[in-house]
Amino acid sequence: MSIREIQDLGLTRQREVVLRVIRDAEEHLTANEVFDNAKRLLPGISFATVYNSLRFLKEAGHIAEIRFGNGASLYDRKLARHDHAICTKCGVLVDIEMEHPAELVELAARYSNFKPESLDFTLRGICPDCNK
Amino acid sequence: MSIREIQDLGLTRQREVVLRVIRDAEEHLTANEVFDNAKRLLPGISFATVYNSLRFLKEAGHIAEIRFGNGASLYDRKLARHDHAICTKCGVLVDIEMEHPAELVELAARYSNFKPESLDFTLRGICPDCNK
DNA sequence: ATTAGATTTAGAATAATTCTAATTCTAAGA
DNA sequence: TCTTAGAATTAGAATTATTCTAAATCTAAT
Repeated sequence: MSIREIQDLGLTRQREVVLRVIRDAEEHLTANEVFDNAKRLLPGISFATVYNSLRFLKEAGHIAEIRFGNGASLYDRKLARHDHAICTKCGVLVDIEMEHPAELVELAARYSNFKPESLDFTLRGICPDCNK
Repeated sequence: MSIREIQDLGLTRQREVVLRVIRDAEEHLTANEVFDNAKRLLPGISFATVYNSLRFLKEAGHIAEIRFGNGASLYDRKLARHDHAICTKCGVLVDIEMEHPAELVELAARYSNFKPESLDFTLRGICPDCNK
């Protein structure tokens, strides 16, 4: 994940920085956190530009937006399609990387009559830490 | 779904009204829409009370909150656990009522190490209307 | 009737996100 | 290289969604 790799996407400097911040983050970030981190790399960047860039990168498929019950959207580098688990006790959000059972999308499409594009799920439960 | 049935839950008048509005709605409603409809049934009700009631009813398990990429939360009568499909073209949100493949929760729990409580998914795709 | 606790109310406050208008950048053509 | 049109950025205001606050009201149990 070199700078070069990001630059080759033909992004503006601001969008590069936003993408970099998200890719370098250990956790999922809010727009506000992205802004704070981006400002360190590119002090002049504005809040509106962060939002614009997040929208742009989302539409271009480089990142994903996730939303839950409370508060702000979280942004997720999008290395590959994946699902999420959220702890009902402490609220931590983690990624799940697994294949879906073969018939899942097919079933969902059949029941809804939608032409399916993607499917993602959220598991709610107790995280390993809270479960001790 | 008589008034009686709702009253027996031991709710305040305001909470009854909020629950009734959500149960009577054809579609998923935003808090704002719930407020508008509730005001017709109980003119003095305040916005804060609608939010308080939504939170209360959600915690009591009578309704569910759903959030997607843009804008406000939607509220969902909770007749039974169910999933959602959202149209990537027109944005319409519909319910999917189906059983999950048996191994889905189990797999997700195994991969995340969570103690599972519930799982719900969102199918993204093109709705029948947009697909014509 | 009294009272404690929960609920509601109105409106202010906060938080999240988008909009606006002016400015700057960029890439393509003259 | 100069010009220019369109896109992107900026600062800050505006909007939208939600929560908070403090006072008033209701409720159920003494």
